[in-house]
Amino acid sequence: MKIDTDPKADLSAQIAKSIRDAIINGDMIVDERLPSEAELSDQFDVSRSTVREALKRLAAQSLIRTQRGASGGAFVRRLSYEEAYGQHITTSTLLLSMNAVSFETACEARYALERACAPMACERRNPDHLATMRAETHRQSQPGLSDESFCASDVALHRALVDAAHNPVLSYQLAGAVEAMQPLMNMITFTARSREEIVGIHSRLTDAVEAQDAAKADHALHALEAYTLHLGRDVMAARAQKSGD
Amino acid sequence: MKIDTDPKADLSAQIAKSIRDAIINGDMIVDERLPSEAELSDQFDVSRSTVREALKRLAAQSLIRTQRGASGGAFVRRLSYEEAYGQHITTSTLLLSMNAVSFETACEARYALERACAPMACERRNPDHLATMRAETHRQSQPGLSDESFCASDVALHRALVDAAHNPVLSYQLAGAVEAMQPLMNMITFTARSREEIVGIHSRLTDAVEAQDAAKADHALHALEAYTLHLGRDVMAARAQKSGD
DNA sequence: GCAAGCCAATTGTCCGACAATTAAAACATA
DNA sequence: TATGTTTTAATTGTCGGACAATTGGCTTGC
Repeated sequence: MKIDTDPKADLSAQIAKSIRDAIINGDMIVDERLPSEAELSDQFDVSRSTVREALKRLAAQSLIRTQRGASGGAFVRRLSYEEAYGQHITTSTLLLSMNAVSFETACEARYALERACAPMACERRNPDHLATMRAETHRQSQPGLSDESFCASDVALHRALVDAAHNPVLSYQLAGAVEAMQPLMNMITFTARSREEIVGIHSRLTDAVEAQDAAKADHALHALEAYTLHLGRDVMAARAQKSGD
Repeated sequence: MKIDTDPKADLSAQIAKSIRDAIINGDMIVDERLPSEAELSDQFDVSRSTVREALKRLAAQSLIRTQRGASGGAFVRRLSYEEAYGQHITTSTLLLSMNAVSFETACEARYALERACAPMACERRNPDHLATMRAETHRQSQPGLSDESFCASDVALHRALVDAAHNPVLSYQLAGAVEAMQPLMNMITFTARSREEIVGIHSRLTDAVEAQDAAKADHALHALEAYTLHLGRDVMAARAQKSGD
């Protein structure tokens, strides 16, 4: 087999790229078995260790799975939604935390995307989604809930809203924006007063979705964005002041 | 160092997870140097090969970079937008191609997300974005353009629209939806008539963005979605008929 | 002071060996 | 023959050692 890739990269990276391209191009289909490590060593003319390092790279990207024993080997793996979600969320979270994205930018993106889902969610929501949204709203009104649990419940509610749109592609893309904001949201201290405000907006949002009133849902999401931004700015201002001491 | 992870997984996977968690938790900051492979072998009590396989997994996820020579080693890597984009697009494309997502679903998600950007793009667009959109629209009206180039130009135009919103988080999330649709779009044969129609809508869209008329942009995107869906359905119907012969 | 060369640390690659796992083949038994 | 057991072969997982390649710092000579 040939490897006409960047010659300055490591051999294991070149080999991984070669196989990755074959999978992405569709030259190898799902569940197809790759040659054994020994055969790959021969084909690429490298040691088994190097082949193994290449295969581990592919495994890290969920492109292959390996199985031991006779008739074992490496197989092209079907990328499931669940795994893709997980990878997407991890990457998004790291991207935000490592690149100092402002609270405003993340917040704006999140709510813009949610508003994009809202009309579809209104149209297609079923009782399950509404029940989840109501249950999470109720949980958020419980006194004694930790800030972290409040945030987690918030994410669950918004996830229900997104899922109500019944579009897996949309859910997948949204997951990154919503979940990646959680670390930022966790920095906020939610007072009783602010929780009350948020719960109120969540109620209005759920009502709108139930009534299939897209305009009202859009309005509620705008209100939520404005209020979240307000809370976030207070926190950032306090942090800035503290660091300036 | 401890590894209290799933004991049924490979050692290299456990070690990779252990280090990955440390990076994600923020225990290791960007550009911090990991212990050398030899030290990691000692700490985790495994062979150097196993450590190397773990490190290759992390490198495949762009979490670390390695450097040879004295004062070399593995360093926590800052995840750049460019790399995250690339990973995101690859994953999104594979997710669509491996899971038989319908053209309708992908199309709906794409345009819903683009409509989410439109108001911000109208507000913040600058001459560069408008120029790109106009240039790509013009290119699309050139006779003799291949279907593939037409698609690529289409993506470029929509990318300019998204970038005009000046929100990198939004651009990042959108990239997955827009670019992942390209393989599906490439299956479409664009007739002179359909190109004319699309170019017309693109012109209206660009006009709307220039005039900062969000409602008009939204309308154009709705029209584009409806027309794309129409074209896609024809192709899918033809394919279904052909496979039924 | 400076340049050249040497040195040590570190990753990259290779090799050979053995353990663990697993499916299939061979075999034994009722 | 049917069935359960054992053996075998293929394959990945792990280990240890060896050497090459790279690279920054140190030493030495001038």
